[in-house]
Amino acid sequence: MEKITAIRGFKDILPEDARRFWEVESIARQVFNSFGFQEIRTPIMEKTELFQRSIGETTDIVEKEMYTFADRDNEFLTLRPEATASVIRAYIEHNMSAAEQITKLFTIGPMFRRERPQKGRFRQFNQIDVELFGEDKPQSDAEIIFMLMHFLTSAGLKDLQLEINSLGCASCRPVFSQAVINFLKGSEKNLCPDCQRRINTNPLRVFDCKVETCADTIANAPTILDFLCADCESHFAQVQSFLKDLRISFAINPRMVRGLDYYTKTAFEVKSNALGAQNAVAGGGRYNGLVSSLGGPEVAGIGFGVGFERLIVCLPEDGKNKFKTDLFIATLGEQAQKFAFTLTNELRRSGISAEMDYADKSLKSQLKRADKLNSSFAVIIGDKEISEKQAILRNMKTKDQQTIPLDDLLKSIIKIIKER
RNA sequence: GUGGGUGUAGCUCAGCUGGUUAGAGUGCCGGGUUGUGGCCCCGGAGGCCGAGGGUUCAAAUCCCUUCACUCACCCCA
Repeated sequence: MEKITAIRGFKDILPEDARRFWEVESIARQVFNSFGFQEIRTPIMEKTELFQRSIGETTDIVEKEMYTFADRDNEFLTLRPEATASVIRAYIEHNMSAAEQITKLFTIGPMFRRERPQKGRFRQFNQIDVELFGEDKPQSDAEIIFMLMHFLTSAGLKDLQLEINSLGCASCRPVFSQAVINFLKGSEKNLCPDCQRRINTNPLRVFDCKVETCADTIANAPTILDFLCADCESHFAQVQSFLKDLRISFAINPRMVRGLDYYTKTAFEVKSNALGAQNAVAGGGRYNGLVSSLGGPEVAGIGFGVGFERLIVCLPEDGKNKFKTDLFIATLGEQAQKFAFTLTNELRRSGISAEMDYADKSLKSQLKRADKLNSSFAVIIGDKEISEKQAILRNMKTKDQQTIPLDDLLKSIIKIIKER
């Protein structure tokens, strides 16, 4: 029989990691709540058009990375490659802008992109995504970056590098783009084939190219910061000033270009050395024209996404907590096992994690299993104890043992464990 | 989609230029203690050597094909 394996790029999250996911998620909820963000859950599938319109027709994500297929009525559906579009769709659909001036949302869940898998990149991956609508002040940019950094450090990440940039707006970015195109046109022959193509499709991407000749060529190119309009320039300066007030250290990376078309003004990325080539744990930016371009009102927006799997990789090893059991009930003999079966389940009903064995194993092997389950206590009941109407409670760490009458065994155990 | 690396026990890996019953560590099960875990000692189970084909008296080892995993590129969290 041939083994059936998981789909390429789709990973099982095994218990040890699932536990870390759960822990990071609860930290996220707690941090975001304290900044006034509330959770929203949107479907993992949307109409294909939503992503085409938001992410941009010519981006790699839309051109070749989406899981898109025709539904039975021939409507095209897509497994979401990112969360922002869905959250905005929900924001517009439920008319949230009418209910309040400022809306703060976050969502956690799986995203799908059909890329070739590598370290830190999967076809199904989880993101923590935050969006803030209705606020264009630079304070909100600084605040959301502050929240991101606070969350990441709370989760246990160290040695993070924050990079920020401004991508300009609809009035100043085109001027800059044209300037880059003009600059590159002069030295096209020094560029790799990819970059020669990019001059026409997405010239700013050349800044990202790792080919040496391209990097050398682009090194002397003008940067966006020389072209910002008065409004964008002042906004960016204030963002920096507020970040300093919040004592957040950052580097300005004038060459940072983000892959989604919708960003305006502030863009940012958080990198970690613990990762491989895909070293960004989180990235985000402002997207002031996006909501209206999707049919909503003219509201500003800013947000970020955190790669969950990447975050987990950055976590220090000792951050993992082992699974623990409160007590293991070891039995010898039929009477004892029958008694223990009821006891075990009653303990569980009281919220105590209890385990026992049904396989008539030796006491030694039962205690061995208690040890492996990281059990704090063991109860030993043999038919002898049943006839004497008492049981042995063993502290697995100190090896102390005490006998307890069977009559109030349940109560005694609950008391001892809960008082511990 | 393109390129490099790797596929041998549950896991991590050894197996030199082909040579007979394919190994280690760890984990698992059992015993040493006829009712007491971790340490130690002893024993055991567990492999169509990724799959298919070829060369050969003989293939885990050499050749071809294919698949998977992995890292990197494009791009992104």
